[in-house]
Amino acid sequence: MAKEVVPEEARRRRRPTRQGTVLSERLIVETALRMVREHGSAGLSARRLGAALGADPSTLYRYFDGMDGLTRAIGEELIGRALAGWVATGEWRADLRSLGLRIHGAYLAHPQAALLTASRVTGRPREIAADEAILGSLRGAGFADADAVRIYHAYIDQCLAFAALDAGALALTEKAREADEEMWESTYARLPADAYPNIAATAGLLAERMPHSAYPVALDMLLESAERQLAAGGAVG
Amino acid sequence: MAKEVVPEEARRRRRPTRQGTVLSERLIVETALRMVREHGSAGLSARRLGAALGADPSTLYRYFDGMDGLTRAIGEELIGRALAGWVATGEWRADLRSLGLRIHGAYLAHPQAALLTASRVTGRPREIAADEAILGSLRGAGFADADAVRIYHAYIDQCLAFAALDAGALALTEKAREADEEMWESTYARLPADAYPNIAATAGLLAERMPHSAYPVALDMLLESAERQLAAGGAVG
DNA sequence: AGTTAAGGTCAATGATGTTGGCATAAGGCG
DNA sequence: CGCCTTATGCCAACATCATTGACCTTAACT
Repeated sequence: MAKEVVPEEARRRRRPTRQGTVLSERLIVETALRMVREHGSAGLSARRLGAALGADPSTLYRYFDGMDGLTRAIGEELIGRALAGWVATGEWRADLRSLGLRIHGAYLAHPQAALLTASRVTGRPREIAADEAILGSLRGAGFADADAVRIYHAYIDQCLAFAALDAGALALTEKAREADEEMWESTYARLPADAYPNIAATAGLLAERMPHSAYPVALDMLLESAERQLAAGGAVG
Repeated sequence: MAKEVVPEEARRRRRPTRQGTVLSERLIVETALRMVREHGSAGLSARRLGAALGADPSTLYRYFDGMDGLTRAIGEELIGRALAGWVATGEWRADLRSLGLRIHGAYLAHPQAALLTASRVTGRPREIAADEAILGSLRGAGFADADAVRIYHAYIDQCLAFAALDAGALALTEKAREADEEMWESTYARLPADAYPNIAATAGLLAERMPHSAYPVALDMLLESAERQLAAGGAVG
């Protein structure tokens, strides 16, 4: 087997698959993204991806150095999509809100890749552009540098952290996710009210709320606190 | 094969393994935690865990309904360690602050396991105890049920999300982590001030702040927002 | 002491990622 | 236009994974 993967731009011969499709790195990544979105991350395997492409699983190793390389390629694609189309209005709080939801949403659209990339600092152009925009919003709003940096840090890490957490939930097997969601009805809703008065009193609200992401609420709370600090005219935390 | 797992407290016969060890749920979980810490989360498999315990892999199915159940038990153990020794003072904001830092810290002590379990709902006793305590603090402080549940959700998910994010950073190889940290000095600190004025103006602050966890700041902001909502006497977000 | 079934073991199943060897056709070159 | 090289797709095999059903041993209760 070839030790080295041929880089995409050096690829000259394009031989069609037995079933007729002509492979390319781009086609493979896009097919993988579609599979992950449609069948959950557990649905992505070399064999199934090969089947979807009409190619033998081992053929993928001509394009990526294993499933890990493939997942990294998917992550790169994700970052590119996250910021496309976002424009700042000048209203700092609204801007930061929409940007946060946008990044969070882009990651959640592809949970598997989100899990792998959320806790890395890439230092790539688009990530830098996002950081500059966030810091610009905060400093433009009137925050002192130290406060802007502190809030920026909490803001971006909160966004990525929730993306990773929620992606983790989505990335579970179908069975495991159902088990988690049912837990709120099967277990929590049936706890004795004398031993667990607070859970018992709120069981219905919990079952309704917990299966959804808490990120929008947490984001609003963070932004509200920031706005209050700004109004108070000084550092707080 | 037995369809049902015998709950730990109903276990009467304790038959030693061929190699002589006497199994228990606790022993299995602790062994698994040790394996994860020593060999990374990828090093945990039914076969290897069985070997480490001196038992057949299939024996684990007498104690857990699959690897999924084992994962939940590990998460439960982590929460239990966080909760051990924590006592409520009655000051809701201080209590929630110390509890959050405690849970976050307990997960970070086992980064690989944190990654594995942070996004799972275990529904086991000690997790339930934590949830009851948090809800109790909020309702006791005077929040209406709907507000208490909303804030509880944001609070616990933010805690686990940051735990997973920070654990992800810790779980990186030494080299990868250093690369990430140096990024703030090598890349961000050298960006041209005309194209990236906001990053350039705060480069020093960023390099100093970014390598540390933003969780304490985010936690304080969340609690501050909650307190303000309480003072305002009504729902906000 | 006798009986029962809990709990450990064996063997088998059908997934998974990954690799070495082989065959075939793409495309450069004469 | 036709030959040759070799890139690239395919096949079969391997090691590992979780999980299950049948078995058997022995602990604990009567």
